[in-house]
Amino acid sequence: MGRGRVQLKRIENKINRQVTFSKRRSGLLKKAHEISVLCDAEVALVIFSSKGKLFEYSTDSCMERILERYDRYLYSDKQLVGRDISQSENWVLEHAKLKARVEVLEKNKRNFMGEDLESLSLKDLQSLEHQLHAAIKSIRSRKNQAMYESISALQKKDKALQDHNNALLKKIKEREKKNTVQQGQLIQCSNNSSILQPQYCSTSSGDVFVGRVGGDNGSASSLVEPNSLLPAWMIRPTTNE
Amino acid sequence: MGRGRVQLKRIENKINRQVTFSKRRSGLLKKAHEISVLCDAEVALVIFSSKGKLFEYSTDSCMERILERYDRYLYSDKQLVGRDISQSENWVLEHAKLKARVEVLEKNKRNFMGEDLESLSLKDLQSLEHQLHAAIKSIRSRKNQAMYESISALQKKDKALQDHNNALLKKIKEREKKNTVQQGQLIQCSNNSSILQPQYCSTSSGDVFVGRVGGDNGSASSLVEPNSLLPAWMIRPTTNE
DNA sequence: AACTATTTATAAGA
DNA sequence: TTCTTATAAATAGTT
Repeated sequence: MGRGRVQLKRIENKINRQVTFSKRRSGLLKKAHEISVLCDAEVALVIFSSKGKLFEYSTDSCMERILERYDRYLYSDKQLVGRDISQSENWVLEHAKLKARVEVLEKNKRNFMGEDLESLSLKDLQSLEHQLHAAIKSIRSRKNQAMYESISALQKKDKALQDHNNALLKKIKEREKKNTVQQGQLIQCSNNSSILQPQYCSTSSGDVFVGRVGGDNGSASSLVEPNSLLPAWMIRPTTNE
Repeated sequence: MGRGRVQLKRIENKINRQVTFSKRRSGLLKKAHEISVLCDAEVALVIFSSKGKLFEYSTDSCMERILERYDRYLYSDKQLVGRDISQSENWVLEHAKLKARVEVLEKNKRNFMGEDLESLSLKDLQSLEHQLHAAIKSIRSRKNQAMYESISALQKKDKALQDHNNALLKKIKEREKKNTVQQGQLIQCSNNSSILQPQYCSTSSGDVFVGRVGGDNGSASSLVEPNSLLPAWMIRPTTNE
C-alpha cells in the first residue's frame, strides 16, 4: 500500500527503514487490537525494533496471562520448562498482574453497574450504553427461551396427568359396571330391594367421578392452565438451581 | 477496508466473526512477517481464537528466544514488584483467593455483557436486566451532565473570544479614526491623496477579524474533545525511537 | 472460496 | 518529524 510496490526484503536505507518501522508498527498494533475486539480473540504481540526497543500489545493488557496460556498450550502436561523465570519471581510477578487484573475488573463492574462514571469520556459512556443495550437484548432473549422451556415442560406434565386421569376414570367405570352387575344379581336373589336402591344411587357414576377425580384435579388444575396465568412462575423461578 | 465501515466492537454474528477472524488473522500474520523482514525487527505474535485455537508467528520461528528476551527486558524494572510478601504460605493462599476473585469477576463481566447466561435462573436474569436498566439510567444522566459541561465550557470560551474580538474591533476602529484624522490632515497639507486611500482599505476590520478568530478556534477544538483519541495502548509507544 | 466495491494502510513527496 | 497524496493492500459484504 503506498505509492510503489514494495519488495519483501530488508530496507537498506536506514532512515527509510526507521520511518517504515514506525508506520507499520502502529498499523500492526492497531490491527492486533482490532482482531482482538472484533473476533473476540486473545492476542499477544511483541516487537523489538532493530535498535532493541520494545513495543507490545496484548488483549486486555494482560500479556503475562496470554503467554502463560501459550506455554500451557504447548507444554500441556510436560514440565513447564517454558521461560526460565525462577519460580518465586514468577509468582511475585503473577501476583502483581492478578491484582492489577482484579482492579481493572472491579472498575469494569462498577461501570457496568452505572457507578464510578466520572472518569469516562463521552465516547466511553456512549459505547458503554450501547453495550448494555446489547446485553439487555440477549438477556431478554435468554429469559424468553427459559420461559418457553418452562411452558412446554409444564404442558408435557399436564398431558401426562390428564392421560393418567383418563386411565383411572376408565378403571372406575369398569368397576361400577361390575358392581351394577353384582347388585343386579343380588336383587334377583332377594325380594327386599327397597333398601338397596338408595345405596345404588349414592354410588352413582356422577358421585364417583367427582369424588375420585376431584382429588386429582386439585393438584392438576394449577398445572393445567399455566399458559393463561404466567405470574406465579414468572416471579418464582420454576427452574431449580 | 471493505464494503462497509466497521465498528470496533465484537461481531455478534458467529459465522461472520469466524470468517472475519480467519481473514484478519492471515492479514495480521502477513504484516507481522513483513515488518520483521523490511525493518529488521524481531516480532512475536500469538493469537488465540475465541474457540481457543492457537496461531502464532515469530521472526525466524524462534518464539522461545523472543519471549525470553521480552521477559529479560521487563525484568530490569520488575525487581521492585516483590516487596513485603515473605510468608510464602500466606502468599499462596492469597494468590488462590485472588484467582477465585478474578474468576467471579470475569463471570460477572460476561453476564453484564449478555454472555454466558445459560447458568442463570429466571430470577437472576430478571434482576440482571433490572440492574442494567438502572445502570443505563445513570450512564445517560452522567452523559447528559458531561455534555452540558462541555457545552457551557464552549459557550464560555465563545463569549471570551467574542469579547476579545470586540476589543480588537474597537482598537481597529480607533486606529482607523486616527488614520482618517491624519489623512485628513495630510490631505489638508497636500493635494496628492490618491496613494493613501488603498492603504486604508487593506487594514480593514474584516481581515483582522477572520485571521484572529480562526487561529484560536483551531486550538479550541482540540481541547474540547480530548476523549476522541485512540486507546491507551496505541498512545503508549509514542516515545518514538 | 472467489469476487468486487470500499475502506485502510502506507510509500513517497513536501 | 509530520502532513499530504497517490496508490497498493486489505477486507466486508456478496455470490
